[in-house]
Amino acid sequence: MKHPLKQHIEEIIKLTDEEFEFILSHFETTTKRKYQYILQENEIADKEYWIVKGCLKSYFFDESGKEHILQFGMENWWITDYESFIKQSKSKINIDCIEDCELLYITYENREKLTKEMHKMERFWAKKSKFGRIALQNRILSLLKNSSKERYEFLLEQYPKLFQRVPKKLIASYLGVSRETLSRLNS
Amino acid sequence: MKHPLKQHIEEIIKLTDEEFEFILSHFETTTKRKYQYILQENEIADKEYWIVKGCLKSYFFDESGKEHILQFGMENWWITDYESFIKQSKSKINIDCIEDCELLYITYENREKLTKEMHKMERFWAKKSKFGRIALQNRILSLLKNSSKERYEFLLEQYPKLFQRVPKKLIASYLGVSRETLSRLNS
DNA sequence: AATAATTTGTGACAAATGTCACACGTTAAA
DNA sequence: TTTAACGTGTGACATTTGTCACAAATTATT
Repeated sequence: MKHPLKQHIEEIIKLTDEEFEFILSHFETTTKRKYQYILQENEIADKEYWIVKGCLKSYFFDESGKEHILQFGMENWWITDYESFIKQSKSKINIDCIEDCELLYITYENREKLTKEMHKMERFWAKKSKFGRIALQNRILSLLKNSSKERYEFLLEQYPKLFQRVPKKLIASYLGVSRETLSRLNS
Repeated sequence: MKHPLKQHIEEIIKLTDEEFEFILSHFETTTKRKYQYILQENEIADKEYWIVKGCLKSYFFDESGKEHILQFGMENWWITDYESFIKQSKSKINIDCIEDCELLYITYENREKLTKEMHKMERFWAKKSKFGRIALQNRILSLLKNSSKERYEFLLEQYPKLFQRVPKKLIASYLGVSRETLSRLNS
């Protein structure tokens, strides 16, 4: 059976088995329990994770101590604090596990190395960065244009699985509304 | 005197004069008057613009016909509909001039060509894409975390020039509040 | 200079959303 | 099994924000 990461990369760039083995040799495996973090505020994100199994959240706190969710992560998604990872600067966010997780990760150094060693991966990451940027642009469009009810319905439509896996108060936090408001959106 | 675009690119990657001339040969110059558009909804963004002089806005309309500003553009900034440009798909947004503008642009084809011909430019655009993504991530963080007053003050601090150049109702639209609300933020 | 269009501020009110409080059911831990 | 912690819904009320209306000031046009 094809390795799920190979399948994922091949959505963008075709690889020989040897090439994939070479790529994979730059990654490590780890498992984490529910509630364990993989990144905490003020640390430098020195790893980018690829989620084999499980569910995570990246989030931060405002001055009043309220939690805001920036991103969820599920199977076949990448997760890290992108800003901290790219700039190797202190992270403003936390990432931790909502479920027990099985993760692959690549360190910053290995990613730099792999980018230089293998032009295909430079192109892969460039494309991933472009699409990530487009996704963020669309999220901003949606935050400006759509009501919370529309954003809720859109998320439900796009990621129905998410609603069976994570508590609604986290969904509310992702959408930028209070949990009470989210709870009343159905009526 | 050094060409301002050379100066701009050299913030990321050093260039010889020959290299820069080669890059510049892939660009064209154009001027536009206030109110003229450079991209309209449903067109495909086939050019990326670099602003030599002037001020532009990229924006879209919601169902009720309200205008929302996605981005402003000023001297030394790039502007296009990034999603449409990258995917060569129909644009959801409009871009037009708030002032008379002097613009450089590169077509999609030329950018692809230049990326392949010159590895430095592949790296330049990859980096630009990364930093663009980081900026968008921070805008989302701010939309989730900060009140409209805080977002206003932050924008004022970051781009004081903007407030002398564009009407406040456009600022309001960028911030995601009504112009009346923005007007009352000072009190 | 006169006129029109645009920008901006403000009052009055409605609508949306947040906050606090509480109840109840589910899940996790002792 | 019992207890505690968590998740969820809902009422009451405060706060924020939007909408509509209008007037004054500024800018553009003839």
